[in-house]
Amino acid sequence: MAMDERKFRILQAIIDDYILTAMPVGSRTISKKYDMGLSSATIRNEMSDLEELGYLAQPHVSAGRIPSAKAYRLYVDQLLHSGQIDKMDPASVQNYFEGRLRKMEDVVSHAAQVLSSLTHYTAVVTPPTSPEPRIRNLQLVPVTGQSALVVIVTDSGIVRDAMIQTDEGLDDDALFAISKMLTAKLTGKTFKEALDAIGELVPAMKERQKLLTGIENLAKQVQEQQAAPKIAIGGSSNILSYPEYSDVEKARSFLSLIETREKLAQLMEPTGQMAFTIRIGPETGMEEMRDLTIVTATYMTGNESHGTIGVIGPTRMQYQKVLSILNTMGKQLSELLGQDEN
Amino acid sequence: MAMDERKFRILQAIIDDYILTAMPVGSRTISKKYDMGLSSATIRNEMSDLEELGYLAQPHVSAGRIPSAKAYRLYVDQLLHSGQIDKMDPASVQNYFEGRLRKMEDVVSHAAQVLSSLTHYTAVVTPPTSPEPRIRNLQLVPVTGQSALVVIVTDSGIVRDAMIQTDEGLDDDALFAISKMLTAKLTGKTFKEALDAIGELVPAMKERQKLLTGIENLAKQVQEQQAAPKIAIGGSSNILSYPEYSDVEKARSFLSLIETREKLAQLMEPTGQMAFTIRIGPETGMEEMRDLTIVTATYMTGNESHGTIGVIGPTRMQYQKVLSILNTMGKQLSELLGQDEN
DNA sequence: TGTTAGCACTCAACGTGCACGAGTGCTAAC
DNA sequence: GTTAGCACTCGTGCACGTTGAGTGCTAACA
Repeated sequence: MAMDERKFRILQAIIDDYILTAMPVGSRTISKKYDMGLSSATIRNEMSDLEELGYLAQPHVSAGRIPSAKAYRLYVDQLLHSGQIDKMDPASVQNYFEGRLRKMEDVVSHAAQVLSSLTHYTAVVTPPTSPEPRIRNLQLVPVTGQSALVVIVTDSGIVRDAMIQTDEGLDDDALFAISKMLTAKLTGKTFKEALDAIGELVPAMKERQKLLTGIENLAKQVQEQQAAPKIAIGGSSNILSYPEYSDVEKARSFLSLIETREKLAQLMEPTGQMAFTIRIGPETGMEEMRDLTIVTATYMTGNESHGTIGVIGPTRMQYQKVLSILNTMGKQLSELLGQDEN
Repeated sequence: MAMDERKFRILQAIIDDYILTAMPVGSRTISKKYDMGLSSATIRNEMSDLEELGYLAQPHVSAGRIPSAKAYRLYVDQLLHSGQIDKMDPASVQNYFEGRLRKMEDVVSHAAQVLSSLTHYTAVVTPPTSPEPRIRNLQLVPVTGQSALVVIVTDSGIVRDAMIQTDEGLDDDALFAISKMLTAKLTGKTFKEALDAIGELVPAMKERQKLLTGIENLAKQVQEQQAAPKIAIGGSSNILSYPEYSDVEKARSFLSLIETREKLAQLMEPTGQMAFTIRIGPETGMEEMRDLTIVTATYMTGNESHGTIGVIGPTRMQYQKVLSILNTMGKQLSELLGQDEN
């Protein structure tokens, strides 16, 4: 016995209904609500087959059926290949980005907010990480006689700053001169390369000791943070609206998963070259995610760097809606960040 | 009939027990667990009196009593006046701040994390807000031919930056000259005053039009953000551990309160000159907070600016522990931010 | 006059038994 | 291959009795 056209249509109807109601769906429901031109008895036979094939499960003997992870997998694969994704009105997303946002962090956290309020699920957004950011400019801003602010602008437009102690007897003009010199030396270099370059400078500039170590520290710090990008989360409490999570223990385990960013970062990793990565329940490989699905999409910025936007919800997620929102939003973000690199 | 010493001791025992167990406490429990040298019958009489006075309530006729908001108020007032707060070992808090943190945002969000993990309640921390930040320095950092980064350092050490479009034909030296000039004009001014000052400059510098409006926008933006400081939250899901919030509907209403920062900001406002502000249930004036207490403490930084740290938990909060943690942590923060203004 | 023991009373919580209904699986007829 | 019919299963909701924690009151005691 194999999967045929009719079985698939019935399975689809079951999944659609279950996504809506979160209740086990019976043969009668399908034959009535989704007019297939078949009686409940026939549906029953087919459902029995589908169960044997591993697409459906029964919570208990006289209840309706619920789709398995395998069923959702089939369902989304079909969705992805049928090209039904682009139906969303892009304008409704575009509006959210009207006021031009300045800082990368703001864009990312705002995107997470928007995404969660559009989907009613929990949204996660990672900032774009160019594999190796390069320094475009370095400037020292005098603050007091003994301290200055060092500002580094990278080619991806991200700004890093830190307060450092300066050496005595450096006025504004001296700092400016040093800024110019350092910019000339460091432009186009990665932070790793910059560290070496600064190292070479040290002997020649003994009296600038303090200042150089300050800059060195900042560069090191940036390198470390590079590895752990800041993930923005929106609507973490949305999950509580769904009956699956009316059990407080489950809700807690979800929320603490969300709060530990490492696992989340792992889930956001795109697999392969696909536009979307969909991990359904067990496919995530995490026990806490057994009843959850995470859908992610990547977006691109100008200089080959890319970030990820994603949605976490129950396995009975509104896949079609989520996919089209992610699709549109990914494009918007790519545009926003591609055209203007702030 | 009035409150006497013995009634108060019994009330205290009831509150202590209820804080621990979250179950209505009966007369027998008190007479056995807390040896008062009184039989349960006597306790019963006293409890009856306490109920009449409004300190206790009965969920239903044959259940134990639970403390009212009025009782908690009496309890914490006594706690505050008895000076039992300082018993905590400061070292356990100090360790958390070992590695010097650079940015105000990081300090604040880190403090929220620490506070929530120490108390097991939800923690909220507002950054210090000097009533009127003043500009200490302004610098333009060239990025490309047409864009630059403007960086403003304020007297509280907070850095604001934004990418702006520049006018054509400005090289590094020209930008530096403008930076110097603007710094001279704006140092010591508030952002509001700075806006006026820039306005005056406009006619004299027609060919710097773009650049000036860019700076103007940043100043405006800062002014707006000034009103809505970024509150950091830690352990928002901690509340779910408490039996009061095993009802998902309640949990949801709490989490969405937490997510809308305006109301939260309102709750963080200190009242009067007290070291602590304690708002118990109805005292908050918010329906969502009926069963919750928020305890806040202020901390000071060098230049007269102050921020708030606080804890939100069920009304049956472990007040003594929370107060001493807040006390120690407030001091640590004041020290950390007082000595070094980053 | 304050304290305590005893007793009747109340009421939430829990378990049991029962009827109901949704849903299935199987069989026989079309 | 499809469908109608029927017996069977099992979760849900409801009524009902039991249990136990806790109170309020009264009478006795110090």
